[in-house]
Amino acid sequence: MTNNISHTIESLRQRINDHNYRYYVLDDPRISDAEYDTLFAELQSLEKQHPEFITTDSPTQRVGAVPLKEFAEVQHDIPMLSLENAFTEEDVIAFNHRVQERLDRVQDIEYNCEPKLDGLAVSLRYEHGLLVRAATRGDGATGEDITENIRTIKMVPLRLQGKEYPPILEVRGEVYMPKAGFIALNKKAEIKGEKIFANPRNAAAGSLRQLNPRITAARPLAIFCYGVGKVEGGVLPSKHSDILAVLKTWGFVVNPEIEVVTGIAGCLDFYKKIGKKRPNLPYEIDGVVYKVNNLQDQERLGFVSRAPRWALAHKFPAEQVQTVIESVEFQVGRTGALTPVARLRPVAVSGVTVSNATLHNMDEVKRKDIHIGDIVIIQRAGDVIPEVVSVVIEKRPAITEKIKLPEHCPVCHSVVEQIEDEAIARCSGGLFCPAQRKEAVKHFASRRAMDIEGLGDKLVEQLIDNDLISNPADLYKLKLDELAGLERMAEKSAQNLLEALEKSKKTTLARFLYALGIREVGEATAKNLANFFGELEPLFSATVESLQEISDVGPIVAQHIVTFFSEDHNRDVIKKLLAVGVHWETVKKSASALVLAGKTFVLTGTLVSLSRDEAKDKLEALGAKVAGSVSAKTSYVVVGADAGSKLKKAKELGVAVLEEEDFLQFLQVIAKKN
DNA sequence: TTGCCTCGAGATCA
DNA sequence: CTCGAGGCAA
Repeated sequence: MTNNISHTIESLRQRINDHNYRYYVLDDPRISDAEYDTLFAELQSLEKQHPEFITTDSPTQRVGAVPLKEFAEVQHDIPMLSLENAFTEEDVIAFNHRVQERLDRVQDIEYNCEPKLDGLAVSLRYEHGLLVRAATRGDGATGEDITENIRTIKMVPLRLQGKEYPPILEVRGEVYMPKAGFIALNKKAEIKGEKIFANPRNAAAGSLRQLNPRITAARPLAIFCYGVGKVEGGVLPSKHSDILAVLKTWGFVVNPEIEVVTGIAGCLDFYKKIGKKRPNLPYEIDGVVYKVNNLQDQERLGFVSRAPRWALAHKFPAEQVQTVIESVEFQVGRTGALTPVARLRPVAVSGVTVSNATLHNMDEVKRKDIHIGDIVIIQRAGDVIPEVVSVVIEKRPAITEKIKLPEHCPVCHSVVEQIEDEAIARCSGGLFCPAQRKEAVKHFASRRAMDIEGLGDKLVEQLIDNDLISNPADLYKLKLDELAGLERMAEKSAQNLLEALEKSKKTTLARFLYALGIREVGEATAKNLANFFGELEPLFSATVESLQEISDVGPIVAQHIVTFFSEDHNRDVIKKLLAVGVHWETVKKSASALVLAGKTFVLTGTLVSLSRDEAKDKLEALGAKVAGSVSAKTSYVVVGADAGSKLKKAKELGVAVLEEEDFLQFLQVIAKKN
C-alpha cells in the first residue's frame, strides 16, 4: 500500500517535471496552466498526507523552510573565468586572426555565437542527476553558496531529465530578470510604497543575495545555461554547440538565439542581427559572445591569465548621454596625488544615475579640452566606471571656466608639485596634509591591511578633523570617552571599536608592511618583502641594490622603500605601533620560509586552465623548483593532457603524480598556507 | 562607480 | 526609522 503511494507520488513528480521541461526547454507545453496547477496541488496534498515520501528534489520543495544565517564559501573546482572584451570590428577581426594563427589554420573557424545576458554568472552542481549546490562566480576561484535561492528558480531543474548525464556535472549559466518581470516587480513595489529597483541586473543580483529564499522565490528570476565546468564520469560531445544541445535534453534552458556560424563574417552577421533584435528581446543583453566551437581547438588555444583565448565578448556600443560639468573638484589621495573629479548634473546611463566621473589627471583634461560648464558625452566604460568621452564643442556655452590645476592643495594649502613628464600632480604637504593623513589611516585600517572592523571613512574623518589622531599609531591610544560622543558613536560602538583595535594588533608582517602605505608597495609586493626578510628590522637598512633582488622589485619600488624607511617620521610611527603592541609571528627568512621550498616539480602535457609558464610562476612563487626532466629527486610530476614519456618515467620511479585538477586544488590549499 | 542586501546601533517619537 | 559599515557584483 505504502509502496503504491510512493509510486503515485513519484509518478506525479515525474509528470510535473516533464511538463516543466516541455514548458521551459521545449517551449511546447502540452497542458494548460490550470491543469498543471491541479497536478501540483495533488502532489502537495499527497506529500502532506505522507511526509515520509518527501524528497528534496520534489517540485514542491523549491523554497526552503528556514532563512540562512549567511552564505557559505564555495571553492570552484574549475575556476569561473571572465571573457576578453571587444568593442570594435577590428578587435573581433584581430581575435579571429590570433585564433587562426595559434591553430595554424587558414580555413574559416567554426564559432558558436550567443547573446551576452546582463545578469549574474552562476555554477550549478549536479551529483547523480540531483542539484546539490549552486554558487556565485565570486572572484572566479571562490564564490558563495546560493543553492537555496537558485532552487526557487523554476527554470532550474532540481533533477535532470534522461539517464545519460555524467554522475558529476557542473553547469554554468547566467541568472537574469526578464524585462517584463522587472517592470511588474517594480510596479508592485511602487503600489506598496516600497523601494524600486534601478535596473533588472541589480534586481536579479539583489534577489540572489537574500538570506530568506522565500523572498527570492517571489522574484521573477530566470536562467540561461551556456557551458559546463567540472564533469566527471561521463563523456560530453566534442563541440560546444553539441554540449548545449545535450544540456537541453537534461532539462537546462539554453538561449534560443544561439547559432553556429562559419568564419568571422558569420560572427559579425550574428552581432548585427542580435543588435537589431535587441530591443525586442525579453531580456537585457550587453553584447554577444563568440566561442570556438571545437573543444579540441579550445584546449589547444588555452588561456591568458584569467580569460580563455577561444572566446570573445563583443560588446554593443555603450549607451552615451549628454550632461553638464557642473564643477570640478580635486581629490587628494594617500600619496598626495591630486585627481580632478567632475561633478555632473545627474543623468541616467545604462540603468544607473551618474553624478561623478574621474578625469584622471590634467593631461586627460587638456587632451579632451574639458571646461566647467561644458556639455559632455558620458558613458560607462566597460559597463562600470563612468567616463567623460568628449566635449560637445558646438554646444559650448559662451561662458565656461577652464579647469586649472590648483597651485595649492585644496585641503592643506601646501604647494602642489608637478614633476615634469609625469601626468600626476601632488600635494607637497605630506602627512601635514589632513587629506593625506585621512587616506593613510583609512588604508591602514582597511580589510586587506590591519583589518580594523568598524573604522570606516566617516569615523576616520571625524578622528582627524577633531585632532584625536594624526597617524595610525594614535589609533591605539584612543580612549573610550574620546570616542563616545562622536557622531554615530555611542558607548557600545566605541567599545566595539576598541575591541577591534585590540584584535588588529595581532597581524602578519606582510599585512603590516602593506598597511604602512609605502608607495608602489601593494599587497603582492608586501608579501614578497615579508617572505624575503622574514622580519621588519632589515628593511630599515636595506639598500636600493639589495632590494632589487626581490622578485617584482625594480629600481623605482626599491627607491620608494628606502625613502620611506629613511624618514624619521615613518620610523617613529613604526616604533610607536610596535610599542603599543602591534605584533606578528616571525616567519622564517627568504625562500626557505616558503611552503614548497626544497620541492621540485616537473610539468608535462597540456594544462587546460593555465599555461606552463603560469604554472611555473605560481610554483616558484611558493618556493618550488621547476625542472625539465623527471628524476628520483622530483617531488611531483604535474600531468596535463597527452602526457608522454615523463609520466611513464614518473611511474617507474614512483614519483607522485598530480592531474591538473588535483594540481589546482593543491595550489589552492598551499597558497592558503603560505 | 553605483546599487543592493544585511547587520548593528543610534535617533526619534509615542 | 534611519544611517553607517561591510560585502558583493558588474
